[in-house]
Amino acid sequence: MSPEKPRVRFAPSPTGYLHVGGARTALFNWLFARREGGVLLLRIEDTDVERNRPELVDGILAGLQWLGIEWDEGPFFQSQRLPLYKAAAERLLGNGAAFACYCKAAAYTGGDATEEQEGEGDDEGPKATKSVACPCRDLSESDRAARERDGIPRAIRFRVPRTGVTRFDDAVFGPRELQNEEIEDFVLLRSNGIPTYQLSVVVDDIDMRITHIIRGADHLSNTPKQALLYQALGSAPPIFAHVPLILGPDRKRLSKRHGATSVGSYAEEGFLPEAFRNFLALLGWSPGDDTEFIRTSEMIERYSLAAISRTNAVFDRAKLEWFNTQYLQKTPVEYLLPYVEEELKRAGLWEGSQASQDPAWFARVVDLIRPRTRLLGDFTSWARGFFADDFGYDAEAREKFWKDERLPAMLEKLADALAALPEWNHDACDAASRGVAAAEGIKAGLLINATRVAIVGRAVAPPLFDTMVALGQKRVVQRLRRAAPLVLSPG
RNA sequence: GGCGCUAUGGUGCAACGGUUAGCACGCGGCCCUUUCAAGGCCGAAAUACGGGUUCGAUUCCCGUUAGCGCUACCA
Repeated sequence: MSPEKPRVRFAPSPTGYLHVGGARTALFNWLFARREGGVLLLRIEDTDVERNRPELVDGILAGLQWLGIEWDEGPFFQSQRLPLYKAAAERLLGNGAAFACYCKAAAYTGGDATEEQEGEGDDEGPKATKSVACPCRDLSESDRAARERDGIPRAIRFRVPRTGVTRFDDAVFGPRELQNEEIEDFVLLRSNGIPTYQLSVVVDDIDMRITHIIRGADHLSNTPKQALLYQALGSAPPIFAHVPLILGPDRKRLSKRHGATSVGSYAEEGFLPEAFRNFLALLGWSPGDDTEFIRTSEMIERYSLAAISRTNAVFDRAKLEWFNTQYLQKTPVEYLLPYVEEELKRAGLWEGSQASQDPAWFARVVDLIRPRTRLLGDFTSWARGFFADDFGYDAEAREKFWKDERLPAMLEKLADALAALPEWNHDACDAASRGVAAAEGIKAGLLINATRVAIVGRAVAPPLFDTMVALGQKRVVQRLRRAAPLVLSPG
């Protein structure tokens, strides 16, 4: 008689990509499962034939994997479990908890979805105050038989009690209750035989022995319906835990309008999964103190539903980037290498490169560059010169550091001096460069800054002499000679 | 419209009846400095409003306001 292990689930619909809100819900479920030694299962809620896009499932799974969220069971597909829901609906029909509805779908819902907002002045006419009762609720047996005989499509609706209140407990929001008269006789099984969310979610959560439902707070208002269903189906409800929503900067629910919302796009943009996960975990949850950086193991250790906040959180891109910057700098280089390698491959800079042939050099260079990176893409954008010879010269950098007319000659002289160096190291490069500047009577800074642009094409780069060492003598000399005649030329 | 939820600096979180209301991002300044970052230091910046309860409210209760959610044969 061991107490049952907690069982939780993440249940996305394949109507879009894995978005940040879903990702956070998945993360919270995962943290909870790991914390409690429970099981996380994945369920694809694809009962909406219209919007369902099966090809998106792989992307959702990939997004979870990228985040390091692994599930223990599934994925299960609701579209493959239709008979189960249908049977449940019939059962409820049989014991009177539900009734057959022959209304035309559109007619009952009060027309189409046009919801004009225009008209100034006072607000429109009255809408129903309480839930509308479906006329089919109390159809006589003979009327029902008649409609059945006429072949009128039949949906199955739940018979919501007219009086009383429905209660449930929420681990985040506390005890909730709602007057039953506020709840409409919601549809369980559509006339096409496909279940609605309310039915399938409850049937599955019962069947899969889910103990804790951790999901977005947008489901809070519908939970009473589900509580009613648990009751009608003869099952004890699980523990609910609704997590606040993630909003855009305008405090509207996060959506495509706000730019990138799929986790895949953040991966492509060059965010590290650890950074993203750290950021996400702290949106709506906190370990209780001022902890900002939190290792996953510690997250799991300190996770609790009670610590989830009740207020919607605004997704702050700047803070996400800050997290990424921090991880890019503080994480061991070895961890970064595969990501940078991937980045170089995508940019076509990997094959046959020094980076691919000399792992030690690759690690050193990545370590040299990373203090200035914010996204993985920085390794191939401004740091391109470290991995390829075909880089351009940044316009702003030229404008700022290539305007002195003595520079072309200076760079040539520096190339000569560097080429003659018997030893190639930081101090030698330093001495040679300053020597040239002194000999020519210009400030070292002038030459140093111009040289940086000449050998990597950017003003943003690691300290010059470290850069020279990394690039190697031959390359530096070549690049100086190549750049010298370009210094004063336009564009 | 109805019902519900929420309310600490611009943002994310702390403080769960008694603190000079704390931390972080962002922002401004200074330092460091061959660029740009990073880093260090300093600074501006909040308890939505109004009533209660209490010796004492950010914290508990009520109202207002605002935001969000639900109100589909979407999930």
